[in-house]
Amino acid sequence: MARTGRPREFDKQDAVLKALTLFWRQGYEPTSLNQLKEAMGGISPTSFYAAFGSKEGLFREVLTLYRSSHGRVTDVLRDESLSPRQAIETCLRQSARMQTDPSHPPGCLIVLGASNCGPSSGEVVRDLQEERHRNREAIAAQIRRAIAEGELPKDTDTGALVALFNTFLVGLSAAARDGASPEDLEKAIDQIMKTWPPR
Amino acid sequence: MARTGRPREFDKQDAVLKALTLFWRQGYEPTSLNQLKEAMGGISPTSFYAAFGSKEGLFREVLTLYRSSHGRVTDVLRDESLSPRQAIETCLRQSARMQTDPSHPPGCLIVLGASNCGPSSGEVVRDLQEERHRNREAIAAQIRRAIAEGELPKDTDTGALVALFNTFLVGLSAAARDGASPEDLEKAIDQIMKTWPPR
DNA sequence: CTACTTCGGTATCATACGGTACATATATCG
DNA sequence: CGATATATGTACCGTATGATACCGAAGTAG
Repeated sequence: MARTGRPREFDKQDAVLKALTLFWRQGYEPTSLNQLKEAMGGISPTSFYAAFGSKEGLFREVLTLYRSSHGRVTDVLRDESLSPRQAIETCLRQSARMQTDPSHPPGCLIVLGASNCGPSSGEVVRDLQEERHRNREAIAAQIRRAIAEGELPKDTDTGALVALFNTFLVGLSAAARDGASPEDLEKAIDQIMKTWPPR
Repeated sequence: MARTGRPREFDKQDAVLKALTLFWRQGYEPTSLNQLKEAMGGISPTSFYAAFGSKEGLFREVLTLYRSSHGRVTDVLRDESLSPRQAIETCLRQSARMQTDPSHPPGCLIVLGASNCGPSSGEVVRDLQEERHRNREAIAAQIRRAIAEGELPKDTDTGALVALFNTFLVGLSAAARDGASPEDLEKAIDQIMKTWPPR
C-alpha cells in the first residue's frame, strides 16, 4: 500500500547510515545539524525535521541501526547455548575485531557516542548508560550460570569477574580509538581468558 | 618583586580547580565559558581572558594541575625501583581508587576529557592522546624490562601484555563512570594480575 | 601629584547552534 | 478534476557560543 503525498527525494536509510558514521566518529553533541544535512546530500532543514523530528530522534534511529548491525557483537552475551566462558570470550573477540575494523570509525558507539555531554543531552546519555548496564548484567548472568553449572568454583566472586571482563570490554573502545591493533587485542584476550581456565 | 598594576580580585589557583571539576565531569567541549565563569565566582569575560587567554589556555592550565595531583597515579609506571610487575599493579590499583573517589568526578580526565570533540578542538584531543600514548609506552618499557631481567620468559609477547594492561587501564574510566565500585575493581585487578605470576 | 600598568564591568561582536514559518511542489485518493 | 497529504526550499527564529572594545578602577613607580 503506497503512501499518499509527495515522495521523499533522498534515501532515508542511507541518510541514517551517513549519520551513524558521523556520530560514531565525533559523538552526539559535537556533530552539528549542518554536518548531518551535508552528509545526507545537502538536504534542507525542513526535510531533515520532517524525516527525523529532531537531532535526538535521528540519534535514536542511528542507535537502532547500530544495534542491529555492528552492535550485534555483544548479543552473544545472551546466548545460553554456549558455555559461559565461550560466550564472554566470543563477545570480547568479536568486539575487538569490529572496533578495529578500518571500514568504520574505531571503538563502540554505545561507549563513545555520548561520553562528553552537557546537561541538555541527559536522555541520550542515560540511554547509552542503560545499554552498557544491560551488557554488564549479561556478563554477570553468564558468570552466575558458570557457577551454578560448576564451571566456576562455588566461592567465586562474581563482582570481581564481572568487573574484570566489563572493564576490559569498555576499555576496548578507548584502546581502539588510540590505535591498538586487532592482533594485539586478540592476544590480550588470550591473556585475560587465562584467568578462567576451561575445564 | 611585586608586580605593578591592579591586583587580581579572584584566586586564580582556586579558579583553575573549579574549572578542573567542570571539565572532569562534562569534558572539554560541552563546558561553556558561562559555566566556567560562574564556577569561578561570577567573574567577567574580561577577567577570564586576561587570566587565561582562551578556553583552551585554561584547559591547558587545568591539565597541568591534574597531572601534578590526581594524575600522579600513573607516575609509578616510570618507577624503575619497583619490579615491573609491582609498578603496573600499583598503577592499576591507584588508578582504580582515584577514579572511584567520590570527592571528585569519576574516571580519568586524560581518558574522558576530550573523547567527544569536533574538528575545532583537534589540539586538545591530540594532547590527551599523546599523554595516553606515553602511559602506554611506559607500560611497554616495564614489560620489556621484566623480560630483560628474567621476570618474564624471553619469548613473551610484549604487545599482548601491553594491550592487556593498557586496555584495562583505560577501561577503568568508563567502568568508574558507569558506577563500578572500588572493591570490585580491586578484585578485578587481583584477577588480571594472575596472568603474571610473581616469581 | 603624574605616568604607567593591570584588572574589572558593561555592552557587544560575529558566528553557530537546534529548530520553524510559510509558500510551493508532487504524489495518491475520490 | 479537486481534495488531501507529504516533501521541499528559502528565509528566518531565539539562543548560546567563544571572544573583544571600551572605559573606569585600583594598584605601583617616579
